[in-house]
Amino acid sequence: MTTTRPGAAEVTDPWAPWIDSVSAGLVRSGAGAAVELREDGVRAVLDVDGGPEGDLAFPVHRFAAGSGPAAEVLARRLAEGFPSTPGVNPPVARGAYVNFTVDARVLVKATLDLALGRGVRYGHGERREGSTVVEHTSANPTGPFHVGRVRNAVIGDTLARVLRAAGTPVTTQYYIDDMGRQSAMVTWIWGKPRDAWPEPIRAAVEGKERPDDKADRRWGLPYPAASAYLKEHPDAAAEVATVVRQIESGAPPAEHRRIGEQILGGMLASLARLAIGFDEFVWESDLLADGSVAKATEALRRAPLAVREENGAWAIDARGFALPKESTRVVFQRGDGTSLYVTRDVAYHLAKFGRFSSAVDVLGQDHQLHARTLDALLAAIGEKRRPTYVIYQDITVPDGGRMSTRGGSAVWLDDLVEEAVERATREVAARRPDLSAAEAGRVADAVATGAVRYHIVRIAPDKPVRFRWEDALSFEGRSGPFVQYSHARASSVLRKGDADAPPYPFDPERLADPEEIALVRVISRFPRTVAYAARTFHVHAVAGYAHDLADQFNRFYHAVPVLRSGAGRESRLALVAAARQTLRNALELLGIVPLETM
RNA sequence: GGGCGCGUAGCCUAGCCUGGAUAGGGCACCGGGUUCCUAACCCGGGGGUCGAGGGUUCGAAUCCCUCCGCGCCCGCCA
Repeated sequence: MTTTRPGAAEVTDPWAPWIDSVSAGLVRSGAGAAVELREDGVRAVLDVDGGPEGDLAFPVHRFAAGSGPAAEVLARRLAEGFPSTPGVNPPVARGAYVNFTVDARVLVKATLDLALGRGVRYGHGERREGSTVVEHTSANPTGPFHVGRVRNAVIGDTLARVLRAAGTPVTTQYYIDDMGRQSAMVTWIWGKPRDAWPEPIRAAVEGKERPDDKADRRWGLPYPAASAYLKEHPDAAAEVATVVRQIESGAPPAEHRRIGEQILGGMLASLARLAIGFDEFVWESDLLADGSVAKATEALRRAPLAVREENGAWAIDARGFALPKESTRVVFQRGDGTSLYVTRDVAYHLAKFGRFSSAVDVLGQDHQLHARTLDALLAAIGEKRRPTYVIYQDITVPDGGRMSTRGGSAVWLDDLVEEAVERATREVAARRPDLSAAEAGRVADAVATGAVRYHIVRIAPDKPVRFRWEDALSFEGRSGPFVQYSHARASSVLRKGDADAPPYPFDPERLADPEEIALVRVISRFPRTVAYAARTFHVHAVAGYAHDLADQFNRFYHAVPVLRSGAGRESRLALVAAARQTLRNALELLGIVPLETM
């Protein structure tokens, strides 16, 4: 039996009380069977997804020393001795398992009460202590996003949404690397009048400029050609090196920041189409200007493991850290006294830890070693905290190669979105000739961007992805539009049922069809799924859940009439409302527009 | 050479953290479904040595070891 104490935790997961009562019941039943079960041990093996036979399953093997007859006997005795528990049907032993089912009416009531009662907060957890800064994207401001880089943004933005839902206040940050050779290169070329550009660079740009270019495209256009040119021309490379030195000395060319801001503005406009934005922007050069880098460097020099090299450079003796054998020393200050990327990153992370209790960095796999180097330097100065890294693998181009701006093999985000919008526009025109042009455009846009976001987030970050147009542009099956479609259907039913707003009275007795119960079960899984995604950072689990929910809603929709269902109509409308709410909340976590119609 | 990650049907993928009952989905393919709440949908079907081998265990896709294949990284670059 579950009692609610004053000040007890708010129930956010409909399963929590049953997990409590089944665990407690098993402990009592075990005592009767002369088997000592401890509640934490029971909880550890209790399978909440239930397996094939029920809602909760308890495998007894480890308590019966194996899977022989003894296990079956124990399962039977545990089932027989299980105390009568409100809302839980008497358990059934099957082989070495004790299977529990929750009373369907109780499940329906608890789930719909929670989903409808909490509304937009269904699936969200209680406020937690602490705060988190999620750094993601952080692409150099040198030109448009390609699809590979967008994986970072989609994972990071979704993660921020999921962590917030789970109860942790989150601040998102975009770290702008304006101190590297790459951004210096952009300033170098645009610092020259056009007729002073080296011929190959001018030729590469000529004819490609369009009057309506976004800033990132316009200012980034010469970048690949400039990059190639500099490899062959040491004199020009020396000019870029001069710009780098100016930046590092704290006196960049006057137009440096302005160019960076222009390009970044264009890049951010692309992300905004996918509902990706940032709370804060941190310019690397500001860390130099405000003394943060000097302070970090000073701390590193005082570290016990700090060593001075012959030419005056400073390094940390890193033999004790788990870095590659060659990296016995990590240099953090050059012989000329200037700082390095990793040093500035130390300064940045000290700033993060000064304001937030934890930090998450979303990084491409090519930054894996950098992450460990950063950890080593933080350890060297006695900082106990570390960022948590979410590492994702590359998105490669159709022929398998790496997506590269400079190599010209990139698939641009803007092109992908544009293509998706065109395709969605055709679909909408074919399916919904009744919509106004404005409405059709809104739907097409939401479908297109939903497809793009879902396509990227649905895959575990660990998996390398080979980009294929036909996959990215799919609106069917495991896709964003599939989920959006279920939401639109549910919305349509509620609209026609004149049930677009609460209250939603229902009678659990009337929701007894197998497809109705199955739908309730999937709805009830949502809070657990969000908590799991937040704990493990597996944001793709939310995408998988959204598909499962939409899938089951569609099955229900086909099997059970709602509007013409007589006495059960009101209860079914409540179920549809709960499903829609959950679909909506899941879509919001994924940054996908929950369309009312499509 | 070393480090990290990945390998699940023709293709894509979930499950791996925390071992548990016939390995879930999607695409494609085959066969059905719309006078009825949106067919971007639903129902049915075929298709699997979970890269290979060994180990641990009552039990391994899951944990450990070896090997193979693929990607990335191994700068006083960022």
